[in-house]
Amino acid sequence: MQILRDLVEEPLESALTDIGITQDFWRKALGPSREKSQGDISLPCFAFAKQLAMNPNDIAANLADKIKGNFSVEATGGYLNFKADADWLATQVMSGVVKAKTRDVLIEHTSANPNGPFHVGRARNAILGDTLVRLNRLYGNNVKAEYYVDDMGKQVGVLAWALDNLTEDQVDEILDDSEAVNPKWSDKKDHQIVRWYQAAQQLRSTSTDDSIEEEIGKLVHASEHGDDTVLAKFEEAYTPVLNGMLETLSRLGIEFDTFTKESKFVVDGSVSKLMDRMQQLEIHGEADNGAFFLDLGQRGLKGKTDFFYRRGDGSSLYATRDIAYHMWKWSQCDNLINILGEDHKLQAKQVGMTLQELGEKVPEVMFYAFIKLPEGKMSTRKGNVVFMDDLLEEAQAQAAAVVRNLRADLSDEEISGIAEAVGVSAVRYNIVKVSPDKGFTFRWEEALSFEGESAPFIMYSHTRACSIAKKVGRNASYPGLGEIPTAMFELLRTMACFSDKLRQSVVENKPHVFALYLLELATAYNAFYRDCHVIMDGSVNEFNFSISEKARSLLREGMIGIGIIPLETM
RNA sequence: GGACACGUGGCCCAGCUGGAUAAGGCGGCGGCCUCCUAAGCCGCAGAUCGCGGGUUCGAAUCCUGCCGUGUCCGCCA
Repeated sequence: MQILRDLVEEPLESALTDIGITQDFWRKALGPSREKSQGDISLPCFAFAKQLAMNPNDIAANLADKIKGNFSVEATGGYLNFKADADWLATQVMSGVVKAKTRDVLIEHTSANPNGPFHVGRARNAILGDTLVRLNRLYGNNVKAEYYVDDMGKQVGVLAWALDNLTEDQVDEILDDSEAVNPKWSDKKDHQIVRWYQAAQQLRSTSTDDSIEEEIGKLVHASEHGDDTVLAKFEEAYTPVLNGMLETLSRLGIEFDTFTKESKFVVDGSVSKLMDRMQQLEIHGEADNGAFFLDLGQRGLKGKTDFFYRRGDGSSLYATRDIAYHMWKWSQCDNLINILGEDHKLQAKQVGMTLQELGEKVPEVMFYAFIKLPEGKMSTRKGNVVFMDDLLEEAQAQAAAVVRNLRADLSDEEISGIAEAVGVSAVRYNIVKVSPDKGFTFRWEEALSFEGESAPFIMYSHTRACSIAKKVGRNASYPGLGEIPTAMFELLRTMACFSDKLRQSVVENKPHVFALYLLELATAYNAFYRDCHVIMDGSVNEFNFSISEKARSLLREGMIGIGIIPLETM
């Protein structure tokens, strides 16, 4: 609770000076209380014991006597506990918070190869990335959400070749219906066209005909040298697929501000300029066939230390283009964040070290572990996969069943609208609430849970507040302080941490911190709702109403920040 | 084999820039709708914080060894 900390630091500092502590390290020790019942922030006094030759409890007691303010101070078990006064807290919370100063942040996320529909594994990137975008915006930053389109290289090459060379019948024959499209998505281009890609992949792995490989190789080679015609052909091949993928993301509430094509940096010459510069670096090396690399071992990289950035034929590699891309990205913003799967850790390290070697800044990277299924790794080929489109349909259907059951008064259309919002929010929240570095096993029953630690739990608290507001039928006007029962006090304490949690979440790139905080806020609101009625015997308690309204607006802002749709009724 | 993550009650998960009785949720058991939406609320049971060492006044948190899981170790993307 930063606002309390700001209040406490000065008197605390002078009290510490009084007893002979002049070093500054107490500032680090002072932190949020672990026992919330004891206080909001605490100072453990154990570290002073030796220096003062006193026991920690006496030190704390001693300090407690010297400090006064709009808070209680108590010494317990060697801790000095500060707890904000209810009245002061209410005044602070009602007066609102100051937004942080704006920075230009570019967040690159998703950037999936445009070769097939999203499955829930690929979607972890999009959901985490978009949440970070939203949280940064809520924090006050000026954010650009960027999608890097992989429009060259082998994957698109295979897709383009297949669309040019295989008929629908041939595709059907090759795939032998082993991976039939869900009829529901038969008109959706990503589901449709991915079959050409899959058929081509199968053909490549089984065919003894070298000409296919040669043709694809030629295309890839041309694209990597910036051949306009081939790049145009590629674009024609992947665009409908990408659009299908974006449609899915859009249903999840995920949109992008800019799309940047990988080929841009080959075509505009920045990649070849970059390779020239890299060649001048101290740690540059050359292989027998003329390929270039950097010896990152000289800069402390362990394991495989040669980082190849140019092939023997002079063409660039994916990572090289990525470096050029990063240099361009830095020209767009003050702060750069990438969302990457843990499989990219080495690559990101190499890119980062090279950027450093070139005198460029290194981006922040948020890595996430893969999502797997209870049956094991997700694999389209083995049919062990859950498509996001299917998950969203199922979420909507199950949510609709719940709403229908609970709200007999609603029309089918209303039910469907609520169910869509509930389903999408639940799916997002299920992923965003866990720490990104944690391995994640997708389970239907967890993704579709609408109780407990879930989006609908938060949404429900919010609709309660909305329902009260609707019933009162006018805006709240803060009447000044009123009675503050325990449940309201606890709600105020939770609300007072909104900006702390938001800041932490943004500064540390940890969406789950804020996601879990919203759960606390909703829980605190539920207790307030239970104990502090706004409408009693037909008359409105203005103080309670204004607190409820404040909580409603924080819930709403927070939900938007985390990607939960703030329904007003459900 | 090497590098990097992760390992917390039956299940999921927070805490990990060292600090108080390890916080939630699911599942289980028992309560609460003449009272602003019960997708809610209250209570009970359930934890050798993977295992062994070390540092420290103090270790889930730091160091180290081992075990388990995941990822990477392409002149692929």
